[in-house]
Amino acid sequence: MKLNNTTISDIAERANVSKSTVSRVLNDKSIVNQRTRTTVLEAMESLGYEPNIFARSLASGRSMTVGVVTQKIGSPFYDTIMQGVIQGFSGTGYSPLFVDGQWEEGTELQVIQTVLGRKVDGLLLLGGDVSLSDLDQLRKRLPTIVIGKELPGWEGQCVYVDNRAAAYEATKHLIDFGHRDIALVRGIKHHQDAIRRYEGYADALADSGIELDPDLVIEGNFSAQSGILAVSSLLMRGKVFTAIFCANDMVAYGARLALQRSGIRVPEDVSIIGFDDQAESAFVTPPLTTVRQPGHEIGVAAAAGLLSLMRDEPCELPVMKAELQRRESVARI
Amino acid sequence: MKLNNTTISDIAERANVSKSTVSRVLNDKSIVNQRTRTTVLEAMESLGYEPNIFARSLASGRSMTVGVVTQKIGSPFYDTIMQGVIQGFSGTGYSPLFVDGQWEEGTELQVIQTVLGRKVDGLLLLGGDVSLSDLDQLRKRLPTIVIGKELPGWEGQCVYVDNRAAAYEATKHLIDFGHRDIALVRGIKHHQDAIRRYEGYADALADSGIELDPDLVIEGNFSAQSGILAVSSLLMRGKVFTAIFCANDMVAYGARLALQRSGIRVPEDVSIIGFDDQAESAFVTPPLTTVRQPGHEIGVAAAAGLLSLMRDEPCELPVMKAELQRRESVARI
DNA sequence: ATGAAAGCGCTAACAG
DNA sequence: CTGTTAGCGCTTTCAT
Repeated sequence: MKLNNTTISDIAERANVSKSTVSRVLNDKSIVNQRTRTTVLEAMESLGYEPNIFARSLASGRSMTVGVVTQKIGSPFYDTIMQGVIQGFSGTGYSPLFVDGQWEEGTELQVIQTVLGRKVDGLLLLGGDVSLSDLDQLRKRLPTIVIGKELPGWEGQCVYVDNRAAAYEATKHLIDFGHRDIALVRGIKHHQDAIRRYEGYADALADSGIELDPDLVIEGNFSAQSGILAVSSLLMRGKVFTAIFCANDMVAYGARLALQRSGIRVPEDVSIIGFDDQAESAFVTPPLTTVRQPGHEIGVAAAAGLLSLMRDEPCELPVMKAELQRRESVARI
Repeated sequence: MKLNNTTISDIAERANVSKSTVSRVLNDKSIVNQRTRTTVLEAMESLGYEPNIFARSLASGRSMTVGVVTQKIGSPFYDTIMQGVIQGFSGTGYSPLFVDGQWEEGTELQVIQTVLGRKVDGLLLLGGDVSLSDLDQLRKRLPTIVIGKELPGWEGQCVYVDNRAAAYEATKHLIDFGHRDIALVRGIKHHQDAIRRYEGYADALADSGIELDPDLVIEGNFSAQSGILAVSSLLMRGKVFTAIFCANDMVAYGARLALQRSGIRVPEDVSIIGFDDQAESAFVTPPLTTVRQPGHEIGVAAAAGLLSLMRDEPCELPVMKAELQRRESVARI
């Protein structure tokens, strides 16, 4: 823990070389005599040299920083993604600069402008509602990768979970267990994930020859409250259902609470499936069957992809698969 | 969304003034003729000028960035703190640079060094195990505030929750409801919060004339797993207890699950209290009585405090109070 | 393989 | 109130 004012000149003087040479060993790439390199390295060591990132960035035009713009919709899924991103950049020389669109002032685009003002070398966008055309503009300006959205024309440069397949699998699981009257608590109406999950649900029903009852599909907003509301609505309208597929785990918690408050047992009377596999879900009663999204891998992959892009290499991000975690909140009927 | 290469010189030329004048209107502080100021502003506007943060930092020696070093022990409490921090800095001109000690390579001190290398103007340390002497060194070098730890000599410059009082209140609540055999699942042994909560528990018992039974105090590690283990241990040893005060909500979930798996009902047979008030806790069955820590306020306060310090103003951070959220996981006996 | 020199874009005395 | 003059610490041609 020591103060640090030593500059490249100090170590140049100490090592009896020019600043340029010091710079060269600093940046590795160009060839330096093994002898002088060692001398320089020693000088840096003994002087406790630490490069000034600003001088470096100003001179080189690169900041070694990437902007990560999040919306943090409150999903623990996003937290795992961020951890993956952090890990993905760790040791690469690039530092992620996180900006939360939710808390910063102004619109998402303004937030991005701010990040751009920080002269980031690349951009990682988590979710968000930036228009495709703006995204296309952005991409022209600097390496950009979008997480959590499927974007036309961005194949390989956006990474997301195959929500449709995951929802299909979940619904199929319910059907396999004998359920036919399966309610769906959707996420926010125009949210891409919500739509894909709806499609998976609908497809699974169709493939099993079960007619989709629109009254069994309730719109929600990913909150526990919306799970409670959905169940109330279902109950109030006297709809028959033996299972509920929820937009996420929080919704499932709400739904379960509402059910139990009405004397309906889970899973004896009604089975429940969530989405996200939050840490708690394995420990609630009954443990919640849910879909685990590979947030961490997504974060790591996105970071790696951006790294490639910044090196002008191609980037082929795959579509990620989510996995059903079968637990006790689903019973045979 | 436009490319941005305009520099201070461009706008100086365009406005027929010197770079200095442009710099002056940029930095407000010094007085500029209203006329010229407007001209300059217009020039900036029309050219879409955006200052180069690196040039600015290099020249001024200030980075307008503060380092936020977290340990992210997985507690949602820390997430709310971070949001508070983000909000606290939003609109101040300072950007928080988050670094997660858990994921970065190297020890916590190395992580801090890295942050220092980014020439941050201030430091916000969340939790962590940096020694007091290192912290004192750090503080000499740049404005520093510690969140979540009570540090001797740092009065007003560290902000934390009065865990002892909170634990006292929780335990007292249990006692008021008739409980006398109250188990405690502690947090990690030397963790300051765990110690303070233990003290609060012990004091509450003592004040009510209840003898503390050491066998009822189990060491855990803040995980659901440790809640399960604790209950197993208690049960296996045939200890009598009617309530459990848990290190946090995750532990409470684990404890509850273990209890229920042994046919013990919550709260009819055993009452449970957690700590943290995670979002889920209001929606599990039964809703968990727990302690809400004001994470958001802590984050905002810490940011404000650091801002003061960076302006060379004194900073008087208060001790924060946590609040018991009474829900159905506690029953009268 | 190494050095000299010219900036990167901005701030900060210092004059005037 | 405004212009001039030096740098901040590093990268990067261009020579050598």
